Amino acid sequence: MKFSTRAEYGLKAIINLANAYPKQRSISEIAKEERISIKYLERLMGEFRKKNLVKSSKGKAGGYALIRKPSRVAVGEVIEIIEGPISPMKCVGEDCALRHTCPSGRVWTKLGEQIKKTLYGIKLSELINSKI
Amino acid sequence: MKFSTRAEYGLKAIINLANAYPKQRSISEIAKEERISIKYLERLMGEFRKKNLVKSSKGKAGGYALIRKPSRVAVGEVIEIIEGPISPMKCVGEDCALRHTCPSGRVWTKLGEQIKKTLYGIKLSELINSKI
DNA sequence: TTAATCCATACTTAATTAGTAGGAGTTAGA
DNA sequence: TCTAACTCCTACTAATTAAGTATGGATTAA
Repeated sequence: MKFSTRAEYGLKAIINLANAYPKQRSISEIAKEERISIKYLERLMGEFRKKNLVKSSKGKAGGYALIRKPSRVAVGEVIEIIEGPISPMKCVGEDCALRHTCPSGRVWTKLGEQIKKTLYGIKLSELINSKI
Repeated sequence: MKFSTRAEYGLKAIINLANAYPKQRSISEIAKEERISIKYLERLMGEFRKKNLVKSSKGKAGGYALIRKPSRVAVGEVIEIIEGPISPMKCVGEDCALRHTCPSGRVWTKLGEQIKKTLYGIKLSELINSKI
């Protein structure tokens, strides 16, 4: 069971922005500091922008900034933007109308809830230097 | 973030054995009931056997049985046999001597602990019909 | 006008997961 | 003692997903 490295890179980039909040930073700055390829990071930031987690300004002095205060952004949000909804198992087999009868299903449901609880319990402010 | 379907199949097979405990069942019985390919299941059971979660008897009336009581087997054990150690992120980048400084690392560490806590908190006895 | 940036999409490569194949070894029961 | 029903072993293939790259257009501060 692993999260993708996309999630890791995305989280790092967002933490980087959280440290600059409310200022903006360019992709090349973030990419350099976090050692992510510029092109790869561009795509990740595009997803964050579409989900209104960051705002961008175009043109020469452009860049990205976090929209909300770091204390108002949960790690869970960041992860779900990158990885899609958190649910640790895609039901195997055909019709999962058996879902509530299915013993292993109970495990995945419970686990999914715990993971969400954990990830939504951590705010970006806890991961940066100055707490805002 | 997903567990593999291997984990799902493996768990289903073990739950099946837990329901039969302390009796044994053949692979073909389990495979039929849980709708898993016999050959695939053979390999999964091999891993469980090597880790002393189940015992096998060879020959015509052979099969597999759970070694411990269902109430003494945690779901976490089953999962870790199939998927390896639970840790939600393989540290990205070169030298992770930065580990304790790394803000995102803190997330994965905490999350890993929670996942383990959850999965080791669920016993097979909670997933079967008669509690043994 | 130009250089630095964001933005969009298509493509390629690498890695992992899922599933299959074939056969050797074992044993209860006819 | 023969055979059918099993476990056991290892290599292989196919499918899917993740990771990373390439190309170029649109926008805008200086």
